[in-house]
Amino acid sequence: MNAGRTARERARAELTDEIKAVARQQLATVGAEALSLRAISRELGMVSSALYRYFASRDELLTALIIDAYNALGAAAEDAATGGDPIEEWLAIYAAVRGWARTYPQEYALIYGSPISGYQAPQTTVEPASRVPLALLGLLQRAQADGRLTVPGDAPEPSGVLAQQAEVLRALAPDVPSAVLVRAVIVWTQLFGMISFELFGQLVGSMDPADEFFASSARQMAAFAGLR
Amino acid sequence: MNAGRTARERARAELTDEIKAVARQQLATVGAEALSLRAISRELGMVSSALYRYFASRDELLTALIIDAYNALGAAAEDAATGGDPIEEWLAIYAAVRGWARTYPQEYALIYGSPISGYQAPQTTVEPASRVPLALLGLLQRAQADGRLTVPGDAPEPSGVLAQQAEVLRALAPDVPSAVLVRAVIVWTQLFGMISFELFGQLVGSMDPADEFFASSARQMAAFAGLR
DNA sequence: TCACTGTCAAGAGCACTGCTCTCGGTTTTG
DNA sequence: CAAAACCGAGAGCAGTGCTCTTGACAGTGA
Repeated sequence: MNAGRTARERARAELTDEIKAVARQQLATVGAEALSLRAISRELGMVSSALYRYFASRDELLTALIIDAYNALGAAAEDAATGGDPIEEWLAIYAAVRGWARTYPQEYALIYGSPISGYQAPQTTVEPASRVPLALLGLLQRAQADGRLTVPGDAPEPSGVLAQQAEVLRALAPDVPSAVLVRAVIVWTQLFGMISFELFGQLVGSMDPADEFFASSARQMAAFAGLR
Repeated sequence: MNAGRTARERARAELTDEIKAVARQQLATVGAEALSLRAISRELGMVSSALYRYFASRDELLTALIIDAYNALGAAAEDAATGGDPIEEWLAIYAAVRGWARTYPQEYALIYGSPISGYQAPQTTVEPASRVPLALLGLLQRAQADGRLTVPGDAPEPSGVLAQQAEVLRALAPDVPSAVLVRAVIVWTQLFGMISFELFGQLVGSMDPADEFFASSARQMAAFAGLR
């Protein structure tokens, strides 16, 4: 993949990466809202207008950062899925996602916070965005194959529209029962709700610091999803 | 409360409300990020500098809007708690919170999205912010008194730091068991994670439209919290 | 080798922002 | 009635995203 033929192409790719690196660094310090193209260009020793040769607009730069963030988080979750005991693996994925979010809170806010106004995510973000839920679904699928997944006694069988929507997910985890697929979405929303609350300060006064609460939630949600 | 004595004080209170009203209206159209004091002052037919007599900074205006939003959402949740059957009441609170969020998505994003960079919530926001979780805790407390709350069989008893944190919540719901208090926080994070995912577009492709998924989640979370 | 073509950084400039300060005029207060 | 407090208007500063033009450079076919 390093076959950037001409020197110009290689220089362009390098500068593009450099811009993103500086942008990420600024992101971590001043936040997405205050990310300034002029400040980035200043840091790089170039003039602001030159930046537009690489990113057509501020939104396009942000989109690139969003995709990178989704991929970094997805990779962290996938690397944590080591294929050992399903419940341990589940806890490892949870810990990896939370760890990444706490290490890169501004990038987390970029992808799971309020959407940038006037900006809508292009289709190119949905594949990187689905890596974490896919890791969880894959784990459930493997657990099902190993007989480590049972439908919890109080899990209602979905019907109507909900059953149809669960069928869409079945394409990704063919052997997992519908009731568990719906619960997988529930625990997915709980995971990111919990992390968002922790990072955005909503837990202050109750469960902050959140380490033990997070660990307990992870275990209870594993059971809720049917892992045994 | 309409005892604004002097004419000046009454005019000031009125203009303050007018500014907030225009700001809310702008919020709904262009989003929090693009909220402009100059645009607000233009709309009001005054000069931008005059606005600073009422709000010392953009952040202070945003803080006022945040507090108003928390209170509006909290009031919606409290109004939904009609004191009938606990589970029906639970579902009503869930529906009220989601309904408010879908009606005022920008104001929801303001309070549950990424925090405005460089801005930290003053202490005055924590009381309005706690009205929704308090409504849920109050419901659990009443259900406990009516014998409609039982600790689910698989709910682990919290220990260590988690048990201490649960004790803090007990001040608000004295008779609710610790295991349920921890689960109340879990369902609280799930509720807002689910709403955020719906509003911020994370559910597109799986559970969108989310009506049935939301209803199913609300019921399952009621059971998870121990409501019978 | 040479001219052509596409790409690049630079600079000036536009319209906008939050915010500060000063200046008169009005209202409230002692 | 005079002093103090408050108010809106206006000018101005430093910053922003973005556009357009200009001149220099690299790569490529004749």
